[in-house]
This record gives sequence, structure tokens and C-alpha cells, in this order.
Amino acid sequence: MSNEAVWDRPEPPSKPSPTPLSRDLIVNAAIRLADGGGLDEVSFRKVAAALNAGPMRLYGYVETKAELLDLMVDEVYGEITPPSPSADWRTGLRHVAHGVRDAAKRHEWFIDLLSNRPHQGPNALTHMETTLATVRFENIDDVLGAVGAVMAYVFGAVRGEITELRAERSTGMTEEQWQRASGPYMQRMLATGRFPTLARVMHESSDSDPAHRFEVGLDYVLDGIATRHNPA
Amino acid sequence: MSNEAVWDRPEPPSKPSPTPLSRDLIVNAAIRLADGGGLDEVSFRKVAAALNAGPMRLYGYVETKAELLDLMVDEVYGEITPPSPSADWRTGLRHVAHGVRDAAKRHEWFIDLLSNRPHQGPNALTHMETTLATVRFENIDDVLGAVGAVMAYVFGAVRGEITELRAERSTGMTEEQWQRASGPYMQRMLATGRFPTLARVMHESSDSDPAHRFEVGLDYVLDGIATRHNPA
DNA sequence: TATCACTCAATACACTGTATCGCGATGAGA
DNA sequence: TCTCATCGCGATACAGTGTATTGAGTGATA
Repeated sequence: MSNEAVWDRPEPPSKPSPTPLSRDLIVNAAIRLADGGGLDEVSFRKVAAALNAGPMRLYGYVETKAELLDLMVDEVYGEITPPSPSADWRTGLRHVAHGVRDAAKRHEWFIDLLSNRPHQGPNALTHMETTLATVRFENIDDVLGAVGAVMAYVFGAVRGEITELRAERSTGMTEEQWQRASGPYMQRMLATGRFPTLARVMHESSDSDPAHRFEVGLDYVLDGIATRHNPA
Repeated sequence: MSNEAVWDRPEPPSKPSPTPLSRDLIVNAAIRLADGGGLDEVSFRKVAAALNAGPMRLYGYVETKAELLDLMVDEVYGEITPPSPSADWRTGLRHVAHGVRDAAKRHEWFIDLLSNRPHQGPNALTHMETTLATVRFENIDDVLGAVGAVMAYVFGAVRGEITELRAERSTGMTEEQWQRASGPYMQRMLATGRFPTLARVMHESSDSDPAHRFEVGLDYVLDGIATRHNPA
């Protein structure tokens, strides 16, 4: 055997550097990929390639792809700093709201993973714990109702922001609202006269920045809670 | 040629009944599939099969799968009845909120398609138009802010409901909240004592029905809007 | 009747998540 | 030191996806 010259053979396996690997390494690699190219970039093959490993190697650390996505979500929860324990409920909830919004804007894929399964990872649980703890109403149902309403608003608002942001990215860069509306389809629709209020919004509305709109809506919710639970 | 007997040949194409087909037929078939088995059931192959057609046939009516999903979403918007034009803003917005919630519960996949692209189909536009028109504040920015906040809350709240509902379906049927919590993992977590407020919620909270929780949160938002824009 | 256009099914390709298989290195026992 | 067993991991395989391409058959037209 081996008349065949070594250098003709395709570099034997011989350990191309089998990095030790760990669950954290995998999750972080997946997050980097998702941050840079959306969730489509997260496939076992691509994540493994980013770690110089074969796809099947990941199954030693992660049972299924859904589990990997769950781990990614929990990692994001870990990035959100809890409110100060001494904060009153209003500033506490506002802190959490902004924390979630900021995290979701750092990782745009986060909002896409919300509908899958409930978030019960350790970081998600402590996030929920500290959030609930910041509201010290006597009735626990009121606490749950207030936190639930704020979180629902936050997730809904952030979803809207991200969606709009993606649309802007695909329809040429960062045009203003009414400029997007002048896309041929929208222009035609508005020209039909069937959407007078919508048209008025497009033309008259001052195109306020997303952060401000988020704040306004958040204040609505917080005000509503305050009217039913007299201040602190 | 044709020593070969006819009945050995695999039934020539010969029109096995090429149903005329149309965009609406395709969208409706896709919706039926999604209603009955989630979005995973919506593939070009399966939709086409449901219509006795080959997968590629659909491309004559729908350019891409994303377009099909957009059409499905717009169809759902079409199911939502607009508020009476004479309704005041509060009952108008409440009507819309419940309309969206009901539609989303009829079609659980609806909420999964929200983050993809903005909804600009004809039905979505008239939905937006009638919703905006029900709020007759003098300042158009206030109108947008109010509607935006309510819609953000609604989408967030419905997402939470659907997610919870799915979790219940996979963790044995319809257990109560604290019973789900007694899944081994959750029980272990709560036993660590690191989540006192969460534990209190699990034990003390009266497990109110989702519809009521939705209503409470909605009232928070509406109250918040009302405090800044004096009634009617 | 001959040709053309058009419709749609079949095929093909790159990609996905994951089950199975088999090789090669490593560690244990003689 | 030699052999055997074990086990981690890469390669392979399979069923599924969206979609581009191809090719065959049909109906209309010259």
C-alpha cells in the first residue's frame, strides 16, 4: 500500500484542532450569527462551522434546535439589568421596559422567538421575579395585572418598531414615513380616497422618533395603572 | 412503437380534473391547513396537494411563499368588523381590540406572522383607517399615539395568551397555572427560594380567566389615554 | 394541417433538522 | 507492549423545504 504520495492524500483528519466546546460557546456563536444576519443564519451546520466542528457535534450539548433557540432567548434576558430594589413601582417598571426594548434592539431576532414557548429559563425567571418585586401593591392580582399590561405593551411596541425598521431596510435606506408611503402601491391606495384618516396621518403627522412614541405609549399604560392604584 | 400496453403506462396526464384555481382558493386552502395544524402545515407542496395540483402550479398565482403568508394575514384582517362610525373613541377602540383578539384566537398562526413585514394589504389598510377614524382627537399625533399604544398592547397581550395556550397544550391538557408550575423543573426553581414574588404569584394569585386579564390591561391603556385627553 | 404559445407537472438543486453508522483514537487489561 | 473495547465525532443518509429549469402535452391560430 501507499505507493500513493502523502501530499496527494487530502490531509488526514489528524485533529484539525478539536476545540473543547461547551454549551455557552455554542449559544454565543449562534447569537453572533443571528445578530449579524437574522435567524436564518442560525442553522446547526452554520453554528458548527463557526466553531470549526461538524453539525452533529452540537447534539452532544444541545438536544434540539428549539432548545438552542430557548437558550439564546434566556441569554438575552440575562443582559437586562434589574431595577433597583428601592425604586418605586413606576420608575421600576419604566426601567424594565427600557431594558427590554434596548435588548430587543441589540438582538432583533429576539422578538421573533417570543411566540414559540413561554420563557422559563433561569434568567427569564429572575427577570420576572425582579420585575414583579418592584411593584408592591397589596393585592398580588393587581401586581400581576400591572406587570402583565406593561410587558404586553412593551413586547407589542417593540415588535412594531422592529418590523418598521426591517421594512425601512428593505425599501431603500431609512426614508421618512411619508416617503415610504409614496411607494407606488401605497400612493395608489391613498389616491383612491378610501383612507382619508390614513392619508391625513401620512401628511400631517410629525414623524416623531420611535423612542418618543415608545415613551408616550408607556406613559399611557403607567398612568392607567396609577389611576387605579393611588401613587405609591 | 407502443408494443407496450396502455394499461401498463401510468395513467397519462389526461386531465385528472385540473380545477381552475385562483388566488383566493389558494389562500383559503392555506388558511384551512394553518388553522388545523399550525404554520408548519403550510408548504407549497401541501397547499397544492389540498387543491389537487402540483406545487409549481401555485407560482402562477403567488410569486413567493412570503407573499402567500401576506395574503393570509390580510384575509384575517378582513374578518375583523370595523367599529361603528358613531362610536366614541373608547368603545371604538375597545371594539377593535376585541376584534383583533377574537380573530387571532380563531387563527393562532396569525400572531406568528406579525413580525415579518408591515401589514399593508387592502384589508389591513381599511382596518387601520377605520381604527384611526374612531379616535377624533384634534391633534393627529395624539390619534396615532393612542391607536399605537392600544394596538401594541393588544398584539402583546394576544401573543402572551397564545403562547400560554400552546404551552398548556403541550404540557398535558389545560392544567391550572400553579399546576403547570409544579412541573419538576419549575418546582425545583421555586424551591431555591430565589423567586419569592414569583412563588407568591403561583400560590396566592386567583387564576383569573384570560379574557378578564385582557380586559383589565386594556382598561389600563384606555384610562391612561383618557387622563391625557379629557373624556369625549 | 402546421406552428406557436402557453400551461402545468416533473425534475433538479441547495438547504434544513436530525437518525444512523462507522472510523479512528484513546484508555484498560494482560 | 499488544490487544480489545469504548466512545466521541465526522460522514452519510433521509425526509422535508422553497424555488429554477425543463419538457411534454394542449388549444388556438395561420
